[in-house]
Amino acid sequence: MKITMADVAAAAGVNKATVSRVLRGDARISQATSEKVWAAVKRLGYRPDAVARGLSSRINDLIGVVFGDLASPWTGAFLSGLERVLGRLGLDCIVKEAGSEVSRQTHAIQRLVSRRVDGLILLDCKKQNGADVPVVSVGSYNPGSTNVSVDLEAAAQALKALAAGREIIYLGGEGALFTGVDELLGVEVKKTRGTLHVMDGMPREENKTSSREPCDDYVICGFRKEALYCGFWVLEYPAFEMGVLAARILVNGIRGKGVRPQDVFLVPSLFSPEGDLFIPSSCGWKEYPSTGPARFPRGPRRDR
Amino acid sequence: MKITMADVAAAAGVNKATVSRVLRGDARISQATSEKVWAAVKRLGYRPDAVARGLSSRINDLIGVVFGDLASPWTGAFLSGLERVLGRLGLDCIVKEAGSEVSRQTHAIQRLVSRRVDGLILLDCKKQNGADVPVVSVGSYNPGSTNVSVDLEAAAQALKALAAGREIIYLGGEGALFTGVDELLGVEVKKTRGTLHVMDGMPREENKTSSREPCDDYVICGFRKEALYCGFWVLEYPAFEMGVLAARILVNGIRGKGVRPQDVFLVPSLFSPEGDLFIPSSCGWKEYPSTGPARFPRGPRRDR
DNA sequence: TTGTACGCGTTATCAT
DNA sequence: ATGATAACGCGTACAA
Repeated sequence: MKITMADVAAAAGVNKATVSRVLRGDARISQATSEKVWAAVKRLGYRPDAVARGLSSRINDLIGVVFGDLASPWTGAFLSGLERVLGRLGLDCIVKEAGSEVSRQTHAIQRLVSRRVDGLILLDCKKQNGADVPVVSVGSYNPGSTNVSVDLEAAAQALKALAAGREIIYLGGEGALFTGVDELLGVEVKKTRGTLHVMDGMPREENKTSSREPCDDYVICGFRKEALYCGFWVLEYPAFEMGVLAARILVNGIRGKGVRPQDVFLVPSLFSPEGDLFIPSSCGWKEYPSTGPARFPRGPRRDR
Repeated sequence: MKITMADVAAAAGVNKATVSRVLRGDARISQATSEKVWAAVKRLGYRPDAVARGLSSRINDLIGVVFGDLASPWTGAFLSGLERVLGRLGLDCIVKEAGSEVSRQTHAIQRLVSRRVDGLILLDCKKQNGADVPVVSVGSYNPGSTNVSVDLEAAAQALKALAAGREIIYLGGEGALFTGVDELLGVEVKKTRGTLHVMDGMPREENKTSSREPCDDYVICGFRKEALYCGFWVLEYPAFEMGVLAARILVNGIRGKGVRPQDVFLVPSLFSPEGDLFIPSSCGWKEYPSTGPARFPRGPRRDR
């Protein structure tokens, strides 16, 4: 049998409404009754029912997160950032995967709305007009809602600085993280001293056998953690930070009704094979020493 | 203004209860009224309220998923598998991160229970006694609940077969996926032809400079997708499958009250640098050819 | 086959 | 400062 507020009220000898007020921290309540109520709550082991509270108050402390594709390696980091913020604020999030079809996305969103979520975070999803809750979009841009995205221009800048005049070849595959950065890259090619390969997503078949020139350097787009074995440079996807920011912005939109925060762009970091952060000292190109030997094996050694 | 069942009932000229029955697909309802109701539903754009439904029916079609650490690279794959199953069955899931402290885990679980989740999936979390909902544990073993885990013995078998007599060195670091496999590994060492390095989790500082012998081979524990650049062998963590299984088992526990499914062990796959699945033809060791050249660059070439 | 009426557990709006 | 009571939106015995 479940303990309800009515039980607590009876045990404390007060009214249901009073119990509710005490629990919600209403200011105008006497010290005496407050203690009585809390004692009863503890004694009976009462747990408030979030569903009933939601039905009555229209506040569910719940947001919906709709992923186009859940299975990407940065999902966890994103959700971790999200939860870091939501946890502090006493919000929960319900996670859905909707694929790339708009019809499924619509379905997922409507489902969440029927759960009375207070807000929505959309990752690589088309925004729907119907939902009258605050929306923050991540990844694909949705005009009309606040957007959190990666600063591709900054990424391109960093890569160009690293290339320091070398030709840059961008190899984008399935699940690429920095889609669109290639268009910002190819402009100013000097083609000296070889090339810099930027590898983003699953390598395509035709790239697997791509011949390389001497003095090559490689950049992987992804996470430092996972790429450490390779001995490559890493252009890190700021997933955790995106989660934090998306949550913060959404909560602002929920609490402060009406305000529509600005779009936000996050700058990804570029790490050397040694794990050092690469900070271009100027905006333009500069000479940067070619990668030294990595401290960790890059692959099976077959020589000798 | 929100459209409720009462509005639909009025528009269709029937009773609220009738609308409810039509929506729930009650068999004993006349064709005529059913069509009337559906017409009204469509015309008014009525959306059922999941919160009210939950309060009334005690069924929320909602489960809670508690992660010890969300930020691991396989979180996304796991959730994807989970959602694949839950989506079909019309269930939603709410995701929480609880860290490693039991107090926080308890807090997260109680919060979910107060939301009236129909079941709980715990990843690397201690199970609580209080929750009287079905529980499936993943990762760390919880006696008293159904557990989904990786078959470490199968993993060890595969690695030993691959080693084919070579010494196996297990380098486990932060975020290791196959914790405990090393104890199943070190037994039968022949130490011929060099060593096989198994790298699991973030490389520790002391391992980064570990000297290697010729004829080495490397196995990374993680995901094929992310490890493709390295040219290493990959012992793939079956995260997606774990999600699918955890969901299936939990739903069984929810639907068929009382049944407690067996614990389940999932066999991880071992892939060659070329992306081929490695299937040891016998249980014991056998000679296996050393890795051929990978089709994708393993790291910056600094020679020549 | 359909309507009536109450319950679910809480918050909000009146009173007092 | 507190009590009584009506919402909140839906499911469901029970009645018809």
